[in-house]
Amino acid sequence: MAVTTLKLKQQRSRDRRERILAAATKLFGARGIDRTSLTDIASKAKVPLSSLYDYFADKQALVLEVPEENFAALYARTEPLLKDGTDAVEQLRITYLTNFEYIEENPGWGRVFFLEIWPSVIAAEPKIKKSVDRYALRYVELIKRAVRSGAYRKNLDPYLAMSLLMGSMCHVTAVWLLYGRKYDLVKKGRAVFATLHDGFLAP
Amino acid sequence: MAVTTLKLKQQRSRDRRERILAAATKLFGARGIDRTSLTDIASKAKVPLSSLYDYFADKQALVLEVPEENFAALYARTEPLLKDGTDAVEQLRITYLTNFEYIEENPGWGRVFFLEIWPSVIAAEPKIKKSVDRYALRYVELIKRAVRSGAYRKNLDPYLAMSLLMGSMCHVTAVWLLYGRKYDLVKKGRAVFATLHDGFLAP
DNA sequence: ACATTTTTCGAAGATTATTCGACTTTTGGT
DNA sequence: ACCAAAAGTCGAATAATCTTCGAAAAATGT
Repeated sequence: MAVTTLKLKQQRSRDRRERILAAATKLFGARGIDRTSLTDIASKAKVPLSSLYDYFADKQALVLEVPEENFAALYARTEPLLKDGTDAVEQLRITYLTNFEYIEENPGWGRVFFLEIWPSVIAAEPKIKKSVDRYALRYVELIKRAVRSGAYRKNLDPYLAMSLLMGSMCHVTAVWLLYGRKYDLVKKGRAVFATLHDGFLAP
Repeated sequence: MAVTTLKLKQQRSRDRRERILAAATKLFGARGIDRTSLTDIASKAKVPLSSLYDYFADKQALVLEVPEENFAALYARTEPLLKDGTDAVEQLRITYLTNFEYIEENPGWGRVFFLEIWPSVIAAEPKIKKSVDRYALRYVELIKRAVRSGAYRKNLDPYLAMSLLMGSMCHVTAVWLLYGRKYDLVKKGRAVFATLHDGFLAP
């Protein structure tokens, strides 16, 4: 039956769903979304093709689940590193670099997210947009705090600053992936942050 | 016959090829690559579907032609604005902002290029990579000159600086497009450049 | 006028996504 | 333990694309 009528009340069916999602995540990361067919995913997950539709509305729905999971993992990793007392700039730095670390450890996700989902038309999908906006907002808040504290200049547009941080991360990651990830991404991330930070500072 | 055996010796056939490319460019820009089928392109260009394969090896080949043309147009527009004498920073600024202007005037291209091709796995295609690398190199050269002239700090990595410029352009453009291009993109571009520039400056 | 080259396009093939509904399994009440 | 309802499964058919093939048509050169 269609996904809309399924309720996943049985453990076994929840497991199958997980298996499918795991297979999809792995294959998308390895070969890209377009070159991964549902037949591939089904066979890796060891379920018949038509069963995919018992858990996901269509291929795109499957694609959209991937970031969701990873954002949760990224938050879980970042949170404990942010101590309450620290100043906004330091928190911004930690948040930013932790993301680079996460990408370095999960290049498959990096590929799917930074090369195939964001930025791309898929990013307009409400589901993705919500995840991304929520993440971007954390940066905006930290930047605002840094401005209020006097560390960053008064006329710095927090949304613009966020764009610079996210855009640079995306570009640097894309290049790193396209060139066979030969160098230390986190180190690159530190240099990016340092340069942007200089541009943000109060005169 | 297949595209590899065709020689396009007759004017009429060159015209048809142009018509197909124009139709594809327009449709890709309006709806995105994935949601544009070859059937759509053929019918807009008023040629039978199978004729597309007389001029292009496959759908991807058609996609890859779009940036080629536009880079040429962008160069043609930028070149006359760069006077020999001007300092590197000013040339960098002009090159950067002209690109924003071009995007603002050709949002269809902006969409295809910044949301669907670069950054994306397609960017690994030799044809695209060559165009992009060539463009990126112009920035790298100008940044190197700015460092040599003492305007930018000695320890600024020109490739990193280029990544910041390109990545920010990509992100800002993506947001502009996804939010219905309601504001002045060039103005945004100026703010981006100013902030990055501050981060590049010699102490 | 004829042979050769170039170009066109209908029809068939291949791949992949998606739907449908009959069948099987599990669940919960008696 | 049995049964009816709910939940879950999957083979087979359909649909939408992309892609190939080769015979027919048009243009070109002699």
